[in-house]
Amino acid sequence: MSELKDIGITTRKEDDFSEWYTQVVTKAGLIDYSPVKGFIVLKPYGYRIWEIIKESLDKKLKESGHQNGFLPILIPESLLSKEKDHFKGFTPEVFWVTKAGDTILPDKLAVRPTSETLAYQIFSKWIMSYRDLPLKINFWNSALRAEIKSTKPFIRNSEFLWQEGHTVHENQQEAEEEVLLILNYYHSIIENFLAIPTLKGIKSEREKFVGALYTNTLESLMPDGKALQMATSHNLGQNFSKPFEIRFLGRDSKQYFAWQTSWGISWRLIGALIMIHGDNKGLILPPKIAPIQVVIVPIFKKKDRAIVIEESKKLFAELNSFDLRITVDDREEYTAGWKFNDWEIKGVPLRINIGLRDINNNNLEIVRRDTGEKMSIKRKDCINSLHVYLDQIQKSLFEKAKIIQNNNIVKITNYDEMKKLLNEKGGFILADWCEKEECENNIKIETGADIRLIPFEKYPSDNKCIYCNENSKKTVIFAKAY
RNA sequence: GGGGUUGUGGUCUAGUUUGGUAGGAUACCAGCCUCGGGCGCUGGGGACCGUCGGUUCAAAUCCGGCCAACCCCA
Repeated sequence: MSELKDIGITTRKEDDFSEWYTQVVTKAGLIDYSPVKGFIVLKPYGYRIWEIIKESLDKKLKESGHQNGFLPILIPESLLSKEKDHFKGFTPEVFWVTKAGDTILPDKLAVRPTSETLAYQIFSKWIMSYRDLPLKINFWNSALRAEIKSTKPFIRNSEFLWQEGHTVHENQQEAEEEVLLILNYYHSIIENFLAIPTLKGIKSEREKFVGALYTNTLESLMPDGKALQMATSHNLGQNFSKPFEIRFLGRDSKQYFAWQTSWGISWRLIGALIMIHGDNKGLILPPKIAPIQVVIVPIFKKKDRAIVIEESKKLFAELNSFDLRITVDDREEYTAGWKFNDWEIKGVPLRINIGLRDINNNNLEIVRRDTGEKMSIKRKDCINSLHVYLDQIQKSLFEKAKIIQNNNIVKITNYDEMKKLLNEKGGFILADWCEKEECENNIKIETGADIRLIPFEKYPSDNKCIYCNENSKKTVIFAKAY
């Protein structure tokens, strides 16, 4: 097998994780590189994964009264700088448009790093009274943040696809409910569709979204021991409504500043998907997110070609009437063996092998991508078996990932031990923290790890800050992060 | 932010030390074939050697700038 060097994945996940990731992303046909640093091209197969994520979230958002809109990509500097913390946080990575043709623009324009400021300037015009609230709008777009140094497809790019939701409410409680509702949507999609276990919590002051009151987050652990932020949902309080003057006439005929939220997920989720589930043969996609859930591969000698292709197409037509994403690989130019490998790199969860042998016996061979298991089934049981196996794969991918994540959440009470663990294998480190930013900063400097989240789940506290030994009531999760 | 590696048909690469205009594999196209794990055979097409400049009679090769990708560390 090792002489098949430059066709398949040539590095093992456990030997060189970074190199493995790069190979899977390109060889599975998800992306290509663009000529501009930090920008990637999403190929149809990769884009389809994003579409499926998008469709599943979009449905939930619409069901709960959110509407989609579209905002332009350019934001005047004066607007971007209106909320001071926000501006300071984003300005180092903003792309600026300074010319229109040969004309130098008198006021430079920011290419959106995120749309709060633009959206809220507009919202202030739309909102007059409590009758205009709540306003719940979502934007499926891209955001641009200059990544000068290190980039990684899906994980760190200068432009990324995402959605940003922005809501405006009458009171704080409604904003709080919104932020949690969305966090739960994200949680459900990530665990039930992407089959990635993820932890819910809140960000520390240091790590929260600049300009927010607080930031809720979902964090997952990658196989190399680093954390990846999967989603964020911010309660903005009145921090933006004041500078942007989003005021409304209340039910008591008095003027109030509105309460706001913003939230987003990005194509980073695709990066997580690859890292968590992939193996040394390539991608493994959970059925619910797979652009192709089942591939039919006809196997034939030339003289039998017509029969086998015809049977394959008949099978395809039958199965296609069910709610399945399915395709038949009738390409003549490749051998069956070649196709097996091809679909394995692409991570298609189930493959049906059909040859003359199977046709004569009224059988089909089903192969699971995640385990490699081959099963012979009766042709008439096909649709049932497919559903059963797809279900099993979806569950088993999640369970496997869950066990790994749980094994790597480690309670630590000794700082040296923490440093050692972070250095050797990483992981989620449960430790107590006194809530002083100084300790948080020092830990970051000395270990490279920061507080990924203050988990909603309560863990037993040992009442002493891991760094300064002073009183603590909070157990938080530290990790190195992407 | 600091350091390192790399760039040659679509892909992987030889050639660079010691300058003389590029060779292979794979992929592609045509035709055969016994297509159940990246088959085999015959023939064919495809290269501004990342880019810009310098040195030279002559540059993939030497020198410099730039662009891009990858890796490690903060």
